Amino acid sequence: MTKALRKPATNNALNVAHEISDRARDKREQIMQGALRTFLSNGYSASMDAIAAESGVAKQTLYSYFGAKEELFSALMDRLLEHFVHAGMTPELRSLPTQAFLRKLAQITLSQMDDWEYVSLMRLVIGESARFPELSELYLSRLVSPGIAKLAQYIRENDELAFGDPEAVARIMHGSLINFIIAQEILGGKHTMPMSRDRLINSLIDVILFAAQQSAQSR
Amino acid sequence: MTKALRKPATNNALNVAHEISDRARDKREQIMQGALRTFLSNGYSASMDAIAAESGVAKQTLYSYFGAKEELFSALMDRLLEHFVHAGMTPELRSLPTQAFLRKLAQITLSQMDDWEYVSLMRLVIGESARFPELSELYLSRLVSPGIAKLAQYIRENDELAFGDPEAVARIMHGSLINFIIAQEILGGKHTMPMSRDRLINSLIDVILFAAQQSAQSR
DNA sequence: GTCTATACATGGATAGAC
DNA sequence: GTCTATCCATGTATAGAC
Repeated sequence: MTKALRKPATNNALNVAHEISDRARDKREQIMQGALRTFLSNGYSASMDAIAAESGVAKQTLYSYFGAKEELFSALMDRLLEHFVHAGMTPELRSLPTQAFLRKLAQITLSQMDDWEYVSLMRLVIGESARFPELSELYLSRLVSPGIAKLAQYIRENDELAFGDPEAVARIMHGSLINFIIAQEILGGKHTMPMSRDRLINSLIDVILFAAQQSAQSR
Repeated sequence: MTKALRKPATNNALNVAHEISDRARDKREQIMQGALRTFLSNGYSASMDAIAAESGVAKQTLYSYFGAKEELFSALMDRLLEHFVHAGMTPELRSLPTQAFLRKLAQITLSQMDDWEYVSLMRLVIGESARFPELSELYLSRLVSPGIAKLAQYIRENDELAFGDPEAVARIMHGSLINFIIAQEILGGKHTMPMSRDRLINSLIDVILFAAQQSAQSR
């Protein structure tokens, strides 16, 4: 009914094709959202029945849009990874004083990762890394590696951060943040070994800036 | 035959019971080793058939020793976690100069983690953290938390490492090492974004020691 | 106590009506 | 294109012979 209102009059072949295409996109989207929730909740072992139920379509419909479970999964992961590729360092961020920049960057990084979808994605990527090594590779090359590279470049170009091995320092910073999320959010450390984000960030910045000062001094 | 040689003469009830108990222990051990390999390779989704085959026993035998799959899994994980509880800081280690101590500690930590069983365990713990939160909790409380606590204590008691928040600094150090293993060994970063352990360790020690000097100076 | 054979449920994937 | 009903393999768990 509402459909007739949106698209009245002409019923030529082209319009029909277009309408079908629109519908197909909607259904496809509907499936992907349901499948995403199901996979992120239950891992790759989520059943196609469960996905169909969560998506609100029949199981056969899944197979008409995606040939097999693995294809659906891959398509989803591709899209999800793409979604989390962040804007990176905006010019305004880079123009901040060093300390403010590092704090802001750490906060942004933690905020992005402290999210149900992101945390579930990490669990899935790590948990299925034996079965889907390509997924791990994609995760590293799309999300981890660029983040480290940008941070390393920032360190390299910043005179206040005169480290001998910017790449390694970037890994240390990034790694301590990622592991904080893994421990606190994925493994439940927020309950069994709680620590506020700010405490971690403060110490991380202290350590990096102090080290940078000393490093500059000792040259 | 050899059994008769080891345990000759008397065949009273007690001896028989003992012999049975010995055998049972052996079978149990045999099952656990096969199950361990299978679970670590294939995750919790490993089938009982596969475990029976790998263990070299019939499926029913699994069920006579462990009531159900989940019990077998739990028993295994308990034992494996216990196995990896390391000696910790030996007195001779603590007597080293600060820099040598930190380097040695980092090397030991990475060496312990860079091991097929340990890596597989981490993947399993993280991957199944939604299904088995108790396993995550056990992992944190037995392996992670004590390691961080000991390192924090060392920092606190060492005059050369005058940090304001030893606990947070310990997390940063520990976290960057753990995440290095996750990225390089679990996610395949050793191929796609290679970096030697020594580079990471060197930079980590540089950063910590430089920061400590500066921190002491600025008091 | 251990094996073979089997029961029962669930998984992925497909056939056929509409 | 979408649904219902079904196929077939595999999974956990158990029964019964030895």
